[in-house]
Amino acid sequence: MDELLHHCLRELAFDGDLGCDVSRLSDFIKDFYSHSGSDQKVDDAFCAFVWSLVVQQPTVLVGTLPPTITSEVWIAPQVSAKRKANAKGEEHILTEPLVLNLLPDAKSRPLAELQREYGSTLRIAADRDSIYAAITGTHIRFSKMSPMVYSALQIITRGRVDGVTVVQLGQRTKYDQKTCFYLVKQLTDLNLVVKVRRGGVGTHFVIHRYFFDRSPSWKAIRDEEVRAEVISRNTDVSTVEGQEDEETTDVSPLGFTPIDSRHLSSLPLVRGRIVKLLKASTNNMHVSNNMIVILGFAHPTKTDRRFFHRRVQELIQQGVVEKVLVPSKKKKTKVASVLCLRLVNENAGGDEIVVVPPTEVQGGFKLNVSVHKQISDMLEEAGTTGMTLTHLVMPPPPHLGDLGVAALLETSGRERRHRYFTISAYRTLVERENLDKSTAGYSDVDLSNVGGFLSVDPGGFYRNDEELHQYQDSFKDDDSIKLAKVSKKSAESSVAGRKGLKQKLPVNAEAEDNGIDPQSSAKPSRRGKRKAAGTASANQEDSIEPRPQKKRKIENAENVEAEAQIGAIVEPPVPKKRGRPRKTVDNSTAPAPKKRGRPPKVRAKSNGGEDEPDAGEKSDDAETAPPKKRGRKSKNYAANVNDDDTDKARDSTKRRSTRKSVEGEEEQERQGDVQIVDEPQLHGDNLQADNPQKGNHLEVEGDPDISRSRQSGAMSTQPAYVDGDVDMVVQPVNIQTDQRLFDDGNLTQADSSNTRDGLSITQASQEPLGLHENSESVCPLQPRYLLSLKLC
DNA sequence: CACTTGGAGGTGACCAACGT
DNA sequence: ACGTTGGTCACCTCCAAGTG
Repeated sequence: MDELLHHCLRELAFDGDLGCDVSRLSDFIKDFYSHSGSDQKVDDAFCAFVWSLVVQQPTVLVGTLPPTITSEVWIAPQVSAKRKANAKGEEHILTEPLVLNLLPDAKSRPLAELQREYGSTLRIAADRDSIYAAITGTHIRFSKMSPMVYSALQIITRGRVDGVTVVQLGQRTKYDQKTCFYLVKQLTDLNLVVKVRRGGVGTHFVIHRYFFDRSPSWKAIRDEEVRAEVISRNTDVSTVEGQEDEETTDVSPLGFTPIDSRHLSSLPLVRGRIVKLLKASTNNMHVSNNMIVILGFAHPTKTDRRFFHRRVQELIQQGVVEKVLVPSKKKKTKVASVLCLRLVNENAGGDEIVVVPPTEVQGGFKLNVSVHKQISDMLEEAGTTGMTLTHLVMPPPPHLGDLGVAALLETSGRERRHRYFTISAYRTLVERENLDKSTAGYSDVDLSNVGGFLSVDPGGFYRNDEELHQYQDSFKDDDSIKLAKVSKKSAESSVAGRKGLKQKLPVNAEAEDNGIDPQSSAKPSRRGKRKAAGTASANQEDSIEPRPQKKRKIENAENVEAEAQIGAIVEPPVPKKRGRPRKTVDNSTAPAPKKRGRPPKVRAKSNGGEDEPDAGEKSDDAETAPPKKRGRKSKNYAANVNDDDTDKARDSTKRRSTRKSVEGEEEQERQGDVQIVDEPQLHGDNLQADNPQKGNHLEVEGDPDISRSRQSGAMSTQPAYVDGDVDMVVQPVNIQTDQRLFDDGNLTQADSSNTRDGLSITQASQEPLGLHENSESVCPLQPRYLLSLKLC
């Protein structure tokens, strides 16, 4: 009985200085017996008996709730509230905690009688000192334990094992969110509460340490966390081979105990389970879809899934796992690929696993069209839909890496705007401003090859007239279906006819591997497209000669090719976009959108505000004297017109760089989201023709004319940045989508009988060279870029 | 020292379309 | 039916610097 009494008193204290309804007492009693194992019958009579014992305790108060109180506990007024009240000359706000209106004779009256008389206002509470001792674990009055902090602690304690979110805390205390953050920080510093992340709105919740330490569920989470950490450490020193084996044998039931959203709060726990799952999976790889369920989360909500995804992203950033795309084994969905998670730094990626590159392949410059033109084309294609910057920005080839685009988000007052630099200029800026290079972003851009020349695969050029003629003749056949069939047959390497083209061009096998026929005019159905893509893929697999041994399926290339087939003749189809369509901006007709977010900051006229677009709206405010500002002075430059410009610029730059670092990470995350397991042949970095057997790169070194012209941009091996379309001598061309270049006669075959392995090109003397159809092997293009290929 | 405030940065709900 | 995706927006977290 003593234990029961003790339990009830403690629970009373946890309910705060305003106590609780008397009915809670029965809850306390039931809770006690539910954990004690006793089969005590808890009925009204027993509760009344316990009540009589509890109220006799000297620390227990019985009273009624003051009618002015609506909150669970007494909420200490903020200093600002007191100040405002003083400023208005109002009655000073109560700064002493409100207490119950005590009932002096309550201890001598039966519970039922009190309930009849006072109804729902009847409260039972512990006295202040015992409450303080119960929820802080001490009688010592911490300096940090201000009334506001104490109020917050009481609300958190009332939340028991579930705690409250920081947002809820703000709602219940009516304190500002920023103030709540501060209050929670104080409590965290005092080690009285634990702040835990979770998904959904209110991404943190706060639990009193008493419950966090004693709750079996939290204890289980911590235990698993510790185990995961231990395993992780052991793995780091490579001493767990036996353990891995042991886990591998435990594949099917992996022994994942059921988890819920709380478990997701623990990243080590999530990591431990994912690692365990991946280690037990073939090639340390597992389908990412619905992984949360496999890990023991039976019925995750959308929020849970999002939060789990966020956790996975964190693990990817930590380098624990990586995303890979694996072709689906299902026959019906042959083209589709499956997104998987795979352990990083594991060597178990067997050859039988075919991993495809991500849908987003970096690099996509057309080497024969100016950047401006390409951007213009892409925007034109986008039409009224427009494009986001993410889709617009593409990294240049390595030798032009310094001309890549560095984007920053800067703010000027309330305006947020992007500012763009070249990579080289950005680095100069970072250098000049002494910014932290590790966080400024773009530090990973490789500029080692800047100033050099584009390396072009010699295999991409024709060797003789016959090859060129064969290639040109191939365009006469515009029956896509027939071509697809031929292509397929060719892939089977047993058919005459067009297969001859392939056989006659063994040295161009790599060029051929993209196996696309550019002249298909009939627009196939969706299935047709897929089929065509599939056949192209078959072609490609068979014809890859110089590539690594691993079997690989490049889905991206298939798409590129299939869609390029269509794009050659018909108007490029606008790819169906996923996601919500972008809001069309039509200022002339669209009504003014409802303003969201924080209302505009009101600035005094004396502050300048030369660039305030809504100055008119401020007129009313300007009439009234601006209240004396508290807090840090605004960094608004308009208000500091006398400041040194350079200081402002520096400050601005620093802020921009801070922001940039984050943007850079985001971009990195976006672009590097899916790892390419096998070296993708579509990437620009793979353009180096460093096959020793094939000879030198198609580079011009030491030629003063070329070097000079490169500087001037008139003609060079950096054609992506040169405007002239056909006046270049060396001009990698995407022939599959534009034949006019041939018609113009500028692209003829090279006299390559003796130059193929050692092409030496000069500006004036060298005969123009033609490229094979596989522009991808020379100029990797993303599908969307191929679709928009239009040479002017 | 306790609290407030401005501001930068971060997150996730929502939406709509599409894929499976 | 349910999951995925990308854009948008509101809300949230956190820090630094100020006031009293």
